[in-house]
Formats: sequence, C-alpha cells, structure tokens
Amino acid sequence: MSVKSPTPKFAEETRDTLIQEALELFARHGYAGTSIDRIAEKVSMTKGAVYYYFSSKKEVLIACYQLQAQWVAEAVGAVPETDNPWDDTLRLCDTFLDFVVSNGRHTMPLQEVITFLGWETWRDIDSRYTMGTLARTISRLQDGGWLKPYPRNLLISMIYGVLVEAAINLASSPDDYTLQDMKTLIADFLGGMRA
Amino acid sequence: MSVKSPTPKFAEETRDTLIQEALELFARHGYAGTSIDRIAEKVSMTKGAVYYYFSSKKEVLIACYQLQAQWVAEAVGAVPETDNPWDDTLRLCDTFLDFVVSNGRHTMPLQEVITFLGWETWRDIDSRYTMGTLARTISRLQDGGWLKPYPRNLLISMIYGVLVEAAINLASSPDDYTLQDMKTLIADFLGGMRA
DNA sequence: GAGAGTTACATACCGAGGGTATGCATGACA
DNA sequence: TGTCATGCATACCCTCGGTATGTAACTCTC
Repeated sequence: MSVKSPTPKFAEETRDTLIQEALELFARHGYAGTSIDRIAEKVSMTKGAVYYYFSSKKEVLIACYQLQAQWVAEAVGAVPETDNPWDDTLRLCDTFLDFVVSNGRHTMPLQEVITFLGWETWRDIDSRYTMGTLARTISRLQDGGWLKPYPRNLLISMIYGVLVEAAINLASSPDDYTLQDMKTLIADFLGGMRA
Repeated sequence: MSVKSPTPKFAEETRDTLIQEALELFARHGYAGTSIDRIAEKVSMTKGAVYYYFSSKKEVLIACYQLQAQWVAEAVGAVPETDNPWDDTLRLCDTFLDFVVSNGRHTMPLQEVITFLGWETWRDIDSRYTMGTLARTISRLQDGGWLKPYPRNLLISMIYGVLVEAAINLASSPDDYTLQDMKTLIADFLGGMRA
C-alpha cells in the first residue's frame, strides 16, 4: 500500500480493498482458517492497520458478509416483477440458485457465517438484502391468497432456508443430480404450500 | 478421577465420561467457546489426558456428535413401521422435530457441527445414523411409487436438509410460530413431491 | 511558519488456547 | 525382580486475537 497521504477524509478505498481481499480469503480458507495477519499481509499492511478499520475479527466478517449479501440481493432484485406473483417467486428462487452455483467459489458458506455471527446477527443483516426481497414476494403471495395460512415469518424462514440448503447441497455434493432437478424440487416444494 | 489402575484394557469408561462431559460443554458454550483445558478440568484431569484419548479437538467433536446422532437415531428408529410408508415418513419427521425441540439444551446446534467438521465429514457421520433411517423410509416411498421421479440422493439430502433447517429455526427464532405450524409445513412440503 | 491536532498506519507486546514432548507411577507379565 | 505397556501429569512451544504505543505525513490555526 506504499505510503499514504493522511488526508482528514476517511480512507474508504483502503477499507473497501480490505473487505474484498478478506472476503476472498474467508471464502477460500474459512473464517477460522484465516488470520488477521494473513488478511493484512494480502494487502501489504500489518495487523495494526486492520484494527484501525475494524474493532474485531467479527466486524471484518460482518463487513464481508454485507458485501456478499449485496451481490446476491442485486442479482435477485433484478428479477422483473410481473402481475403473476407465483411465477415471480419461482423466478426469484431460480435466480438465487443460479447466482450461488456460479459464484460459489467466491462466496462464504452461509452455515459458517451463521455460526460465527450468531443467528440473530445474521438474520438482522440478511433481512436488509436477499431475505428482504424474498419477504416482499412472499407477502405478495400471502396477500393475494395464493398460499395456505402459515405464519409469515415461518414461511420466509423456511423458504429461504430451503434455498440455502439447496445451495449448499449443489455446492458440496457429487453430481448425481443437476441444478434443473433442484429447481424442479423447489417448485414442487412451493406447490405443496399453495392454497 | 483419583488414581487409576492401568490395566492393559483401554479405559473406555474414562473415554465415555470425557465424551459426555465434552458434549455438555459444547452444547452450552459452543465449540470455539470450550477449551480442552476446560473439558479436562470438568473430569478432574489435565489436557495431557484428553490428548491421550483424542488426537485433536476435532476428534473430540466427532466423538461427541456421534453420541448425539445416536440419540436422535434411537428416537427416530423407534417409530413403528406400518403398511403405509407415507404416514410412516410423516411420523418420522414429527419425531425428529419433537426430539430436537425437547432436547435442544443438551445437544449441539447442527450448524455449528457442520461448520467445524466440514460438510462432508458431517454428512459421512450422519449417513450412518438419522439420515440412514430417513433414507430407508424414502426408498420405500420411491419403490412404492408415491413420489415424483427425483434422483434419490436429491430427495434424501433435501428432505433431511429441510428437517435440519426446521430444527435450527425452531431452536433459534422467537416464537411467532409453533412446533405444530412447522409440522404442518413439513407435511405440505412432502405433499408437494407426491406423485 | 511553528506548533498542535488528526489521520493512517507500523511495532511490540500480552494472554488464551491448541498441540507436543516428556516424565512417571502403576500394574501385568516374564 | 526386571521389563514393558498403560494412564495419566507437567512443562513447554506456537499461533492468533487483541491492545497499547509510537510515528510519519498532512492540515489547520495563530
């Protein structure tokens, strides 16, 4: 990072670089397998610099996951909204799976994020991104009377949970089934909850 | 543990005690929050003794999870088999959820086990316990033509995945839905895959 | 234009905890 | 009675998260 000119303005650029590089390391070697020293080394700095921008390793993880969640949310949010909320929901699910499958190498496994951040913190972050988008779609379904009368939070949690589970399975399992098989199953899963 | 008589036989009793106490600590304080020293202290031994029985902390976790998986498998395996595989499967799911909900305080969160053991290791262990029982039930459904033609491994992975997800949600989320709500949703989920 | 204050780092250190190397008492066995 | 494996304890090393402090570069003020 050579010598920096310490202007009064906050060095957001350096911080952003830190987050991107840290995310790559977390994705490749896991949270526990990535030390602060290694993150610092990758951006040619020292541990002290990292702790200038973040108060703890957990804060680094939070920032990384926010970036990752933003990527997913952008992909999912790009799905156009039609007058058929059911089809919209199915396309949203497909888009999510497409994104996770093609970007799996550069993103952290959700299980790991949940474990190290804790369920509440993770939910709190995600509700502002992918889960928020999903929640709106599900609300449209419920308000339109497309679904059996489940509690709304149960629906959101479990549908998103199934998508996450599907993503993990697609990433980790040998290929005795395809992405298309998975999409079909998700569609049938939703079909089972239809009014 | 006072003074032990070092008979040539392996001290299985001490090892079993270690596993039980470690599981309790893992369940209460998490894997990262439980040190080997603390486990040793709880059984009035030192770290060296623990490393006499286990080659690493991860090995301790594996042993603990095997014990926990055995408990679940016993509960799930006790579900009687009737001539209606569909109802059997639903009862199996309900039994799994009942067990997890009522024993949540004394068992480790699945997401944590998955993270620290890795997905593959976790799956490898689980396939010999709960997942194995579930696989047999699902095979009965498929062979009887109750289900749409999905790849078998996809079915097993995703149905078990949904159950795990349900367990995690029931354990972590505030109670704006009930165990019964969850069971109904699981049943509808399976209904969506019915032929 | 010289000090004062802020920014953006580096350096040095601490303590907890995973893991290892070794010592050692006890009983079994020859 | 010496030898050997068993079942631990003791002492130590090293990594890593976190903190305390130093310091060069730059801005602002009087």
